[in-house]
Amino acid sequence: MSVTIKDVAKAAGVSVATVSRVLNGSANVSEAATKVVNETIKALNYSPNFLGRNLRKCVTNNILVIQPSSEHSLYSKIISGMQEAAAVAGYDIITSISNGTPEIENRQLNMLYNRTVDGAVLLGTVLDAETINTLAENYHIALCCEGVEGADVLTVIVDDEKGGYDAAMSLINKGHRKIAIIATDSKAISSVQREKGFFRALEEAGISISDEYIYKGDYDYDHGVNATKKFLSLEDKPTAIFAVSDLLAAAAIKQATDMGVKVGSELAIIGFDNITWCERFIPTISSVAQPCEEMGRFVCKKLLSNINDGTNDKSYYTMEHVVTLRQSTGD
Amino acid sequence: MSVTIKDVAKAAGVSVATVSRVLNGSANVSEAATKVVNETIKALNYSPNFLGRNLRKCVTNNILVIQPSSEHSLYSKIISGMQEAAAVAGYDIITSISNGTPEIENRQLNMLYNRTVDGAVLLGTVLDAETINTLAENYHIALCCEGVEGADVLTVIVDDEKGGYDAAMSLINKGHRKIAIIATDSKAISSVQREKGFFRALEEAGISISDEYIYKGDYDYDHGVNATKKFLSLEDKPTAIFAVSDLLAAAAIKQATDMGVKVGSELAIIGFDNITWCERFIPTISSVAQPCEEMGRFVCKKLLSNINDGTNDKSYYTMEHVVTLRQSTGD
DNA sequence: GTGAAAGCGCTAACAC
DNA sequence: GTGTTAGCGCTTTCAC
Repeated sequence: MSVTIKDVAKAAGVSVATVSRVLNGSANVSEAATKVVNETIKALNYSPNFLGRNLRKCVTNNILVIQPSSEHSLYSKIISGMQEAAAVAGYDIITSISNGTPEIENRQLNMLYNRTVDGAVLLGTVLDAETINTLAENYHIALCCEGVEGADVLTVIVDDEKGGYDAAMSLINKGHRKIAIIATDSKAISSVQREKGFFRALEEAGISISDEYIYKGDYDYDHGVNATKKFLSLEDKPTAIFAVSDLLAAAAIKQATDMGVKVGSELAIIGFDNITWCERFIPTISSVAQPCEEMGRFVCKKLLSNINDGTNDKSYYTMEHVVTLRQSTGD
Repeated sequence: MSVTIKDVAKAAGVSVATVSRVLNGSANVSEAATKVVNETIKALNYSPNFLGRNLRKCVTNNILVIQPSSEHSLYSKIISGMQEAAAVAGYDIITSISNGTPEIENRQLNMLYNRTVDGAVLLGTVLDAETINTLAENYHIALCCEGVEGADVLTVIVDDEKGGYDAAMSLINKGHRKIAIIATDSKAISSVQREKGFFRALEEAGISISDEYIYKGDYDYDHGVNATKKFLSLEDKPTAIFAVSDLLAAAAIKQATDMGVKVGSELAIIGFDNITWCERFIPTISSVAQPCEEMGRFVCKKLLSNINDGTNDKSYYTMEHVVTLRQSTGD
């Protein structure tokens, strides 16, 4: 049905080997042969079947990326960066969504086992170190966005602890002393680290806060709303809030606004990740920016070099974050 | 290096055919053979190489989806729905981003030519009808979100004209007579249709608006800001605005708010698409909701049946939209 | 510079 | 119920 390399060879009056050589720009092929082959390819509208090529070469030129959700601009931007780096190397990115459940994530890793992809990047994985290490023994994988304690595998993240520290410091430097934090119960290392950095900043500044200023729970919008509702009903209200994610910060702003509290002047709020909507929100949201596209490009490049150059880089790379102050902190 | 079906056959003391049969649950295999094969598979930690299988079967079980941008929750949700339907049928979704340029989109269609994928869904394509029709002759493709005039291919969209009409009607029903529209110069059929529906509603209601109430331009945030700035500086200000997308509506709200105009009470604003941030924005944004997940599931199912059942459904399916009123229209 | 042929891992037709 | 074998489309070694 479909035109194959054989058809081209026959029509061009050469062997399949010659066609293959022209296709791959390899070895010595006479100018005449090259010309006739190229013309025939065009005439027959031939496109090489990658299944044959890939089976023969034992590669797919596909990289899998697993993301917990498809609706987070952080991931979108990272994938965008990956795609950029992948395209340069002739690779394609396959994406899938795990919904943050290990079962789905594991199932999607089948693509690694059945050779549908040459490697995988896990964004915000929920797998444990042991699973990841076993995986890394036989396949090329990398973590991005979210590290895993004890995982000995290529990892590209920001320094979340430092990010949390810097966020808190930016509030402290504005004179705030009554600072609350909206954190999560999640064991995600990034959350934990951001929280840790926050407390380190407070300690360094000689500020101690009561437990009432600490609200933990889910990672979703409602959690941010509830936290803020509680903070603002306290006798001694905080003057600033650090939310470990922008979604939580947006929720906090919404709730504060609904309660008649002017965010920016009466209450400073800063989030984390610098998602796209930070600049669109009312007020605009201060945040800690991850260099997403760069992280995507970087992790992809490193992974590809592990795949192709036989390097086996399992380093832990930390990229620079940037505290970006906007209206929600009165800037 | 990797363990193959041959290794399993040898270790299990059967032929590769038997292993293959067990693998595919096909034909008659004795219980004893099934058992020993399965045990051997587990023991050797064997996973079939899909490259071999796919080459043999001439399928990949991959569907390509091309999206203009990865940062639009509309697309994310549609893809999520597609992924759901694909998984059921044993297919995977490969995504790529075109940035809305025909060159990139065309390049990504290579995956169709080189048999990396069995079919493709184009979200908000920028290709013309001729290109699409030629493509459809040889490959399984579908359009979603954005139709193309003259394209004879499986298409799944909402009735944008009716959506625009309903959005305008919801404003008219609230008593608004001075209604402005933020539209785009883009030739995207969805935009044009939404605008058309808007004017039909006005005409039916016997409302005629001056050209000053019509602002056209790009599709981005700044466009919404500029449009609103102009509207609100008019002698005779509009009391309501219809924006052909939620991003434009959000921008309009931001600008109005910055100019001290109370959105909801003094100025009603409604958008289109019902993106996730509509419910998070301050105020929450009224919009016309597309049934994204359902559209994704539907288009995927139809495409898969074209691929596998030999049907060749080129219908134009229209899904039901829902006008969702929130604070930005005073609800 | 070119061609013949082996073989990547798998499935399926055919024979028994 | 099971095994043998051809062959999917391609690359690459080897021989000339």
